[in-house]
Amino acid sequence: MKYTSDDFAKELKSKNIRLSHQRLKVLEYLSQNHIHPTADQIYTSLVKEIPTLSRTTVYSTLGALAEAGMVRMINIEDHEIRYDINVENHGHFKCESCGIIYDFPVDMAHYESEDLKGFKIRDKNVYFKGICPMCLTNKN
Amino acid sequence: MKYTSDDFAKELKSKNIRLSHQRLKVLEYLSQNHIHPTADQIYTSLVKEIPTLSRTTVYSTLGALAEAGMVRMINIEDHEIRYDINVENHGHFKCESCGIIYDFPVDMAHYESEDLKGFKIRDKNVYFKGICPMCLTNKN
DNA sequence: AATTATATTGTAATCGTTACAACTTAGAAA
DNA sequence: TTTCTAAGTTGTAACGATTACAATATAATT
Repeated sequence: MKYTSDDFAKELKSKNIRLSHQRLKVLEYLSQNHIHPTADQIYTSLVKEIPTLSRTTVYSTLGALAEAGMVRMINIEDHEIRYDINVENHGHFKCESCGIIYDFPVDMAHYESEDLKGFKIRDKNVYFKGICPMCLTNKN
Repeated sequence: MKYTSDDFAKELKSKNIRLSHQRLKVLEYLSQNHIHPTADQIYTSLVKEIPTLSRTTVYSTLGALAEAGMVRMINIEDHEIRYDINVENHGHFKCESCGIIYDFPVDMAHYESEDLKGFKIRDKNVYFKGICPMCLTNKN
């Protein structure tokens, strides 16, 4: 669990990513809002505190953090990337009614396929789609 | 294995999708080119035989076929949808060097999590990213 | 405090996909 | 076979998330 700006600052330093107010705020947002937000959601929320914030900054920050392995990019729909500060292996379930993305545990190690011998695997993803219990009971 | 136009025609009929030259050609293309193509790849190839073909038709056809469960949409990158006529459960490995998408067997049943009790699952996806053996030996 | 490499900003461009209206066709009914 | 109509196709324009780029500002080192 990472909470303080100090922890983030140290982690950025160890990854050779320069410290900036914007980057800390993006990390803070992700650690406090486990909603798998889009870049735009992050921008819209942060611009209230940082009126000069630019969308481009949010995108480049997320790109840098993803490359450093501090955040994970989630591709479920083709028209939007979602971001997750939890980079441990886990699956995502996206409700097609309300759009909420739920986490669920997945043991990725079990899925090392024999057929991928010789492949260098950098990233593993599991996602399901369907309807969540809340929407099922609401008959949406 | 589905090969003949006749088979496709029957399957379309059973799914209450109206038969058209364009739809048959899209199905034919997908069954003969297991390369997980983009809509644009399909368009570019088919427009040679059907000069009047429109991109919109390719998109709407693929949308209809996906809804009917005859093709699967693959979201790995946010900027493109790829299409697969193999709707059986299997995983995809995308090589980040050459872009080729490989299939590999996956027992999706194992991914059934206790934590998803109460969720109605409609679609399961597993994809990995990395470098394929061919690109590894070519030092790309 | 000066320096310099890097980050931020705002605007414009990109590009896969979708919306829409006119035209055409598939398939059913007569 | 001919007619009819709902549905499919086409082309153009719009959309929207993301990226490119150049000017400005900032972090961190000297």
